[in-house]
Amino acid sequence: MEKLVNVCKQYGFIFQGSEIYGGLANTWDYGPLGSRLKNNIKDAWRKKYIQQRPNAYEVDADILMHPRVWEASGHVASFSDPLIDCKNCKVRHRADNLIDDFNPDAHADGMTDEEMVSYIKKNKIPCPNCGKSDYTDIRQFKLMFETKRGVTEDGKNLVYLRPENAQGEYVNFLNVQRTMRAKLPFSIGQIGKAFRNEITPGNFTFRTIEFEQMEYQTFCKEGLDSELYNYFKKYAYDFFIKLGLPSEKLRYHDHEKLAHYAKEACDIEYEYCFGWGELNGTHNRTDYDLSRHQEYSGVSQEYLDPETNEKYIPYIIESTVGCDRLVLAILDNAYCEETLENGEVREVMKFNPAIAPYKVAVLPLNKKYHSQKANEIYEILSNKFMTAYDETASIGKRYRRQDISGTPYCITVDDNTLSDETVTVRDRDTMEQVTIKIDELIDYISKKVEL
RNA sequence: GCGGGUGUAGUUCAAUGGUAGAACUCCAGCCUUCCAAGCUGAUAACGUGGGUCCGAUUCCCAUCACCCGCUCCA
Repeated sequence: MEKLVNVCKQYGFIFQGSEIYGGLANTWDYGPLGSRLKNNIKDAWRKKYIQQRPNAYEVDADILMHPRVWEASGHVASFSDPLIDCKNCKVRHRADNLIDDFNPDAHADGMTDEEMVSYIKKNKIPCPNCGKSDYTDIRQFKLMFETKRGVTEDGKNLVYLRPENAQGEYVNFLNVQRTMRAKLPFSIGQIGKAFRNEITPGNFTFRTIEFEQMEYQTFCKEGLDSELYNYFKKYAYDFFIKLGLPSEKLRYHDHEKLAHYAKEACDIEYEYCFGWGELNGTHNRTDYDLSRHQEYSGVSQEYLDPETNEKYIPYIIESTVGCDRLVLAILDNAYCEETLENGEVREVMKFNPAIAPYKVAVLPLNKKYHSQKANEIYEILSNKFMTAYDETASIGKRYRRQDISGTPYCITVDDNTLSDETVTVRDRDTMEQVTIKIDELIDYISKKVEL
């Protein structure tokens, strides 16, 4: 992990957030290579989920939403943990879990903070760590970021940074259905940022307080839900394989404890260098979300089925990919150290060429004689691809620089280029070289970097 | 948020109560016709803020960040 973080920092994939001020915990900035990589991954997702699926539409909803949205979603009520510390051993517990573990019939869910404290005191519930029963008061740990709307600082203007994107798709269900004249089943996808005020153990960009999700909500009639749920589990898995993640580092993981809205839930996990971690979650959310929005907004969320003339609230199958987690998995999987025939080690980022930050690099063999021609070729290629150009240091060193940047193809310009308009294309993975006519270059590279 | 550890160029490491040295990287020049060559030169650091002291990168305190373990993870 240390090595990966270092490579990311050294070569411009990911930097620590606010670094010159000493950094801010769990914030990270994508650099030139990282943001290209991330955007390429997002584009790949759009192609797979929006472009290549029937009845699929993208939205871009605001991060700030009406506070009632979060009451309807259940976040205001449940997205806050009652935390309590043991004064003796300083270990922190969740007060409700403490009570439920002590007596499963106590129903801590229904208690106020004060009731929980007095219940714990009355029953002298021991600390699971040290056995004593001497606790601090409960403090609510709020997982939603709050901010204030307007110039006055009273509670009426409280708004939240969204803790998930899904509600942006749900509140636009009717808008999309009507304007796109969509029939069930149809899907709404969205890529966007969400925020959670979590206490995080880090693991680089795996868990952060601000993160990007690639979300996909499919609205369907009840009865079709389980079939679609299984379909999207596989669909996400195939997406990861297509991007180049190996099957032996991917696994399904069914949820044992289901969230309040879920009927079925399954993650796809990737084996990072620090262990297995969730990449994707597929959930059968039933008609919970739209029913709640109907209840809280007073606006009917029913769909009129044109085939049966039935009116009903659709079921929702959600399939979410953690964008930053996927980028991290791709980086984690791409990094290799290879020992060459001469015994030297090269560090290589082996991205699927389709998502590599730079597709091709133009390298004049000799700065003096080949720069001008190389620049002409750069002009041609950069019209079509993200193209790098490097004329400093030896050709070997420049190949290495492109290796660690993950550039799949390097083009060298030499005397032959000047005499017969051909260049040498070197493949990052095989290190094989082929000679190509300049006017065939775009076709040649295009085929190689197609997803 | 708790306990333990760490903090010196971009990276990896030195030294020091009197403001720091190197290697690699990067940049410029020379050389070089295909996998981190060589030579010359240049840039570049004591996480931040206090305190003690004539003087702090060094000692003390706080803070911030990172690592390990808890906790948290709708």
